[in-house]
Amino acid sequence: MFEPLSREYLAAPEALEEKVLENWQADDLFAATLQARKEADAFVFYEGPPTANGRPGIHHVLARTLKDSVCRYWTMQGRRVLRKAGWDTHGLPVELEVEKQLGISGKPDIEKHGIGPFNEACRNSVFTYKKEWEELSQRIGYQLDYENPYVTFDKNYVESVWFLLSRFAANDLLYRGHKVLPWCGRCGTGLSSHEVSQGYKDIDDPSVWVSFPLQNASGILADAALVAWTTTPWTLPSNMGACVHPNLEYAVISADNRHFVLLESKADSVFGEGTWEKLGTVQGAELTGLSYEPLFAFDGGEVVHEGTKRHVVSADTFVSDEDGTGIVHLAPYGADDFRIAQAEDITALLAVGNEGRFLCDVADVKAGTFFRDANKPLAQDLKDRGRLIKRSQCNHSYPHCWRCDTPLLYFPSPAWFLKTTAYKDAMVEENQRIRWAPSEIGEGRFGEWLENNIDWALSRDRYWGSPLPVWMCNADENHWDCLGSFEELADRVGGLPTDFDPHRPVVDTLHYPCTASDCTGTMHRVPQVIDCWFDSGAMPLAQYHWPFENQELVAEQFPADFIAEGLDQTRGWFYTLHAISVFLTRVDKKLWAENPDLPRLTPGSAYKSVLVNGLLLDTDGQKMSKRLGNIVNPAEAIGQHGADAIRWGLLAGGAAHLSRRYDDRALAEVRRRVFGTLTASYDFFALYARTEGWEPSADTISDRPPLDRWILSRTQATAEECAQAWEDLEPSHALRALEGLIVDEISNWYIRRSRRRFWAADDPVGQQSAFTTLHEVLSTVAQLIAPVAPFLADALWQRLGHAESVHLTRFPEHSVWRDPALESAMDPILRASSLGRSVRERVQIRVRQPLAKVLVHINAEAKLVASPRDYEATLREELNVKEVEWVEGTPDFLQVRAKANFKTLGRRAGKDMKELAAAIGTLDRETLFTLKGGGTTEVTVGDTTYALTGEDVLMETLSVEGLEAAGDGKVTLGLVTDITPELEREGLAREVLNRIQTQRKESGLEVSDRIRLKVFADAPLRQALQEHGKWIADEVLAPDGLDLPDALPAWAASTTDLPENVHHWDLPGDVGVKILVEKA
RNA sequence: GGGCCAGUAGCUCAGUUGGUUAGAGCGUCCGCCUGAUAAGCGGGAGGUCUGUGGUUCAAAUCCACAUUGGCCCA
Repeated sequence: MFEPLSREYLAAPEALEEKVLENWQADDLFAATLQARKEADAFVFYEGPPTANGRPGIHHVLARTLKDSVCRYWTMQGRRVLRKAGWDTHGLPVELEVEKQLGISGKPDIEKHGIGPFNEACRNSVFTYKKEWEELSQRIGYQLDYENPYVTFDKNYVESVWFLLSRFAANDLLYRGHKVLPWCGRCGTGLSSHEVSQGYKDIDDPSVWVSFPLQNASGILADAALVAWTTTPWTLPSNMGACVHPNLEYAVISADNRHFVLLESKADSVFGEGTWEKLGTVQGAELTGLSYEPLFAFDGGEVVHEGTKRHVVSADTFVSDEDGTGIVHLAPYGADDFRIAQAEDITALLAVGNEGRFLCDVADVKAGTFFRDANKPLAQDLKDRGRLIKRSQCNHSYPHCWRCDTPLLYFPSPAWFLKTTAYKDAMVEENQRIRWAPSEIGEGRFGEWLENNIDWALSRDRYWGSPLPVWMCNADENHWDCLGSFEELADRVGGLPTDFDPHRPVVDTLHYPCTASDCTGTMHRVPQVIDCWFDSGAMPLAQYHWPFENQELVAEQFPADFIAEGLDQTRGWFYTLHAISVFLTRVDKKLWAENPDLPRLTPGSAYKSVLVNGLLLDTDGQKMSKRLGNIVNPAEAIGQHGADAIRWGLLAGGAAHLSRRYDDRALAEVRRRVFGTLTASYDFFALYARTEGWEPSADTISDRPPLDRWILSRTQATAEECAQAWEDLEPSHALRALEGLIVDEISNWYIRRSRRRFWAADDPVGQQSAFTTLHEVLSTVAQLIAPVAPFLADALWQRLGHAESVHLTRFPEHSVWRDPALESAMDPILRASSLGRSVRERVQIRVRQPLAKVLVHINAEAKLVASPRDYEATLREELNVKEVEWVEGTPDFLQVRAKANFKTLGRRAGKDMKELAAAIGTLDRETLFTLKGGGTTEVTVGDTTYALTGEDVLMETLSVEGLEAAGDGKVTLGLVTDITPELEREGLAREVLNRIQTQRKESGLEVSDRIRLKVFADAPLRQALQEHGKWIADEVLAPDGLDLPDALPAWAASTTDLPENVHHWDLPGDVGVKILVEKA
């Protein structure tokens, strides 16, 4: 029992941690904690599924540590915390990775390769890094059930996703529409914003200003034409409207004998300075509803939105006054344009199709022309017809396809939407019930996002994803079904293939006759797959194949008490979880009405609290990226510092939501300062427990000294702070409190001031109390650090002699230890110690030199319940004084100062406060004492007289006349610095004692070894040693006493060439001494 | 362009509802202790709390604007 820990741990944290890990795995600790809490209340946690097609980085260690620590805390609070691992397996990143592996690129390549083999490759690639993730997670102590993870491509998972989607459809919240996407006409595919950002290039484009002559306008606008600007003349045939800003003021001008409307500030650049004349102004809002002459007349094209209007003016705030003319030409090739068309019911017609080519002849442009090649002829045509006002070239950066380098167009592509805007209010309301840490994200970032909610574009024109379970009739596109289970599909198609897997392409081969009456069409699945964010958002239900299985379990495990992810998930997982759950539990009333046996899920969001963590930057505050080469390899970091130090360092390094830096130096400091101090404290305890043969016993110690009760109280206070911090989702607060307890209170104060008691054979009761107390304190600390430093906690716990793992214990709660009065009484002692050392420093008297007396005065304001006098012995030893004199009242030799109490006076005094404070500062001693004695006084400032009571004035004591003194306002201390010959001799004796101990240590003696001791000294020292020899001998374990020979040997004159085991020392005051220390 | 966050000592960060002298660690200077010893401790020095304006008797804290950086979304 009580083997040392410090050296072993600090030298190689990794080795110790791996040993601990092996034990956990051998005992299946995670299963054991769950087993022990089988009947306990659940604390529900959802694991946000990582994408398993990339290596885990150090930032994942941060997120996983946060999750793990909170879950461990609640487990220690006795809750049953299931932690099902999960993997996000679908989506574009997987496809791109596989394309690279297969050496193909783009949709045509994939289809040539075959969707079947392609998807098979995707499925296999997903787990390339799974093992690495699992190993890292385990190595950092992230407790998670890896045996039964949820996997989003699993057929059961997909079936749950289908079910959820069918519920949206059943509530008429699934609809077909168009989504404007960056689009490559050659590849025939939409691109994600990430892909687009990889392909910007500078190219030249025409820049044209065209006119829209108003029709049926009156007044100043009669015969005027709007001026619009574009760099994409190819979109002009598809022009469907013009848009202005409702609140901008537009000028009506005359130029070239015609009238135009545009922003006045832009007229010079379009028409040239001095060539135009302002006729008047008009508000944007006044232009709305007017119609104008279309730019082109042609037949054909594709209608993508059937509306009641065309070529009209509308107003919207997206119009800016910076570029162009303040009047925007609307065509379906823009997201804002498309949105306005839908809102204003404007018909949207495409002249350019999804291959990037014209669908019909327009002016001189033939059908089939590539869109950019039409710019010139169209501009020429407009010029010929007088509709082109100005033309120039502009060079700008334009997105290109990263695969084939073709310029992209924005294209309204058919897509399926979830009508989330229909229940936006419910989402906003439920968001207010979520506890966000930090709260600003819930109100701000997430709240804003919900307020500006737009319908969820759900479909993706891709291959590797949950297939959209919509079957559509080939005769009438208005006939479509959204299927909600494999059984339903089997019923329709007359049975499913054996080992049915719902992925493409097999699912695409399943057809059935249209069920609409009088329709002879066939139902085919639509080609799209589902946005993989829907997969992950469905996780609370789909992870348990709900509602097909586990109905009761899901009812218990919904919603989550806690989730935690990075800030980047605000509009990702945090949103999709919320959107799906609010819909299912609040909007879908039919489901619950029609299925009374289905256990009800608590209405609301999918999570009650969420801890958001910020970015992890490198040491210089730079974002970690492969390009910069500043990625921290987690395995290397763990090898260097150990997982616990990294966990601690990452969590302590600032508020969780702030971006913080990964700093090797900070981690090294955690190891040294926190873990080093803790393990050294344990080693101190263990050393003397072994030496003295101490063992823990069940006996209670009835009468512990105040210092022991103090540290117990502080430990319990810290436990309470930690519990509060975990419940507030503020891990760094818990760690700060623990660091203070470990470093300042246990090590630097309690142990430092208690050391002697551990070997004090003359006080067995005190010794027993010291051992028991420190054992209890260290055990409690092991439990308190367990959520964050699980390895060290367990190693420490077990070395302290506890049988089972610390992780099976309950979070410490020893309310009987708590004694706030005792705690506050220590404060003046700590202050007095600090002041005393400060004075000694100033007067240059080292601590080893005993002094006769210290005077201590504690400000009456402190109003202490318990008396600091309980700690008098502690203070005496700390300051090395013979006597502490507690000064009562406020004797004349104390200098006092009055200060205004701003809190009580501020409101009363108002503007006079400043002067009043100054006046109070000058109050004399006598008045002060009157006040403090319960009397009152009056102070006049300006015209107002203020009646003051003792409460309004704070009295500080500053120094002591006639003594070397110091004060901090609350405690004043005066040191009697006269050194009598007697004290001087004791000081010298202490110097000798110190040298002997040093010699002991240098000779490699154990602390309990007995020694033989001989001291060779001259006259002045001899007297000191004769007086204190017995005491010295006792202290240094010299059973034969201190041998002080009268006659000095010949070598005593030299300081070199000394016999073995003899050292020469120079003591203060030019005193030399030679000491022999050898093992007895 | 919109939203959110941050800017405090040379560095990394605390700072509770506005209140008296803005704290800690690292680094630096000086010193000390040691029956925890390849550790440890104390005492100094070091701050226009990003800037400007405002509210207030009183602002690091509340408000506005600006500025720098970060993230998300356009």
